[in-house]
Amino acid sequence: MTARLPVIFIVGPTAVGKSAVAAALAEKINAEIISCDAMQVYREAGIVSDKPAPLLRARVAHHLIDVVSVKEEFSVARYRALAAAAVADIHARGKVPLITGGSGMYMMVLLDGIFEGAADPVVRAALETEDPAARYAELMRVDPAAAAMIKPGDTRRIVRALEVFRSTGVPISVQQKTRAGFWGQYDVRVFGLERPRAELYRRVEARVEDMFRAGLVAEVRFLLSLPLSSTGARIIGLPEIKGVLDGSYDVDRAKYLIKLHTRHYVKRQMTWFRKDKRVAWLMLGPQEAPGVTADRLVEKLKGS
RNA sequence: GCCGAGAUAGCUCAGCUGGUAGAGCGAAGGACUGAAAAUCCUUGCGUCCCCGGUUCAAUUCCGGGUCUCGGCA
Repeated sequence: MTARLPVIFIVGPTAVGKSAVAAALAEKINAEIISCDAMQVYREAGIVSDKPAPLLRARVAHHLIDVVSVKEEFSVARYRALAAAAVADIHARGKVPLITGGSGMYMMVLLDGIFEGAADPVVRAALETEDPAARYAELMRVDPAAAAMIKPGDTRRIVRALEVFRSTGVPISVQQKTRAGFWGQYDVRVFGLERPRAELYRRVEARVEDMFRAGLVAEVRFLLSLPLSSTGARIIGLPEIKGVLDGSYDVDRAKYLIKLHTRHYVKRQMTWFRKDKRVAWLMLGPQEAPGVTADRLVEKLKGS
């Protein structure tokens, strides 16, 4: 019986301290890091996407950071293909893939796979101009199972479900049943890092302040000058600072909004990760050094 | 000091002519299969500033008090 190859995940909310812990762990177990982040893939986005510090990236190999331009559309499917290739590559070199990040859907797609139903921009664009009520009625007619799962107000998912049905003739709820990911294929361990909510929020606010000091406004001014893709334009910080640049409000207002939207994001991240029972949680101490956390993880890895 | 306005949910405020109150924001919880740092759903008993009066009944009317804001001094 051949042992399955290892794949380790470190997930958790923004600002919990994942990057430093992952780098410390990678050095202890001969691993390379694969980013699990929907925005750090964009090469022009530096400060806004809060990428791992240059020092960390010099110490440990990081994959799936800076892989596309903000001018390009990106997607989970594309992420999954790139990540799967990176995992195979790292294994081939005898090292351990350490997947680290806070994008819940990206994690899920790696663990459990995704169904084969490519996006169809033409069908999608057509759907977006249609009447919302008629759209939902159509979904209830062609795919009642999906309609039961999707709220009438959730335009995004309704459009996607109909897009899949119209372009393939098969309901999305049927197609979604066929998928497979790393879970079962590799020896997967998933660790979640957490901190008390209040402490997490304080760290978020401090980090936003740091980002402004590091030149966030100038960077965003540059990004906004580019023909951004619809996905690249979603980074928290872009719309908020755009309001400053076009004179709608001042920098303090932008800071407030970025902090607020990041806190909301943290909350959604926690909702996502908490529901996945495969995640083994570690509560971090207020002053706990990354190396200490990494040692705790090494112990847990032995205990499997 | 005088005149005026106001004091209602963590914040900003709604509450026709009396029957113990509701929105937005925030906050908390949840969903999530090719846009996901996105998109969406759920949750509001709070001394209606205090004291007294009128009334079957007052957040709502009357009197007094306290505080806040604006104007005049």
